[in-house]
Amino acid sequence: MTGRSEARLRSAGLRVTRARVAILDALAATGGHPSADEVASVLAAAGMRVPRASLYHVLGTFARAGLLTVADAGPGPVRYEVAGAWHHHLVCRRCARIVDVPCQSGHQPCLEPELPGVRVDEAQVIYRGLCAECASL
Amino acid sequence: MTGRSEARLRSAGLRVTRARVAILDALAATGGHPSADEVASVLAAAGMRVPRASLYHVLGTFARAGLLTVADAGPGPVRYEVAGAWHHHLVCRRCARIVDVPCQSGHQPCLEPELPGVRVDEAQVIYRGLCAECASL
DNA sequence: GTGAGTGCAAACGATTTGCACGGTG
DNA sequence: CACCGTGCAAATCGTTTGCACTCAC
Repeated sequence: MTGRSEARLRSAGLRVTRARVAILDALAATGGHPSADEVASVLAAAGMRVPRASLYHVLGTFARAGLLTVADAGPGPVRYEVAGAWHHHLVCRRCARIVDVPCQSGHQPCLEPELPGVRVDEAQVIYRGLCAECASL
Repeated sequence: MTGRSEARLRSAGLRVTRARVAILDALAATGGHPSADEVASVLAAAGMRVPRASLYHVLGTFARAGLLTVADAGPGPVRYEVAGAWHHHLVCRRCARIVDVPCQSGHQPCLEPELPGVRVDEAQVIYRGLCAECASL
């Protein structure tokens, strides 16, 4: 697993350091949409002591390198997720969970605004409602 | 103009106070998507000294009462706008301006996720790209 | 060896909270 | 006159910055 993270760092043109590998592993381990704090918790649970500043710095580097994307879905801390297929997010009103919503049009805007003159690079949809679990209660 | 704000407060079932009227007027005066700071600036320019805490408290009250909506479109301070027709937002990459994008389906979700079991109340789209002005440069 | 990356501490901006006072209904 | 809303101060939360040290290359 560590080898995989190393490879990802190398192919992104980034130096391989212990902190980066650990953070990348932690991100992969959560799988969801962790906040910086939650990543820190995972690291701490794994016995890795990573100061906040380093964490933020690395997360910023990863985002710039395209290894992860920031998912700012409303109030609260910014959330991160490992880069993958372009998708949207459903924010659950009850449990505040963020659920990935697939988007068939890929990174291309799946929706064009009827507004003349503007140039749209991407369209990010945030659905608000109830996730499958909370909806079935 | 003050009369109008008073009426809006009354019809929302809120008490009419100087601070609330001033803040509602300031919001209407900006017309765009001001942050709390910008609202404070407008108030200060009008000679109204409103402490930050009161401003946040009133903005929160307004949001709860449905008089305004919060437009959290990315990093930076939260932005507010007077409640009106449901619409989406285009965030300009160059000038960081937020442009309203009309939505023909009203408050109803204009887009349904192909995800079984979830219940969607609303779909908010954030377009990223260039506004008409920056696109024409 | 050299420069990028890390780690620590401390600053920072935006927002929230607790409590006494004042104004609205 | 009762209570909600205001205003002030201070705390909190998430994030950023400056600088010395270390490590990957």
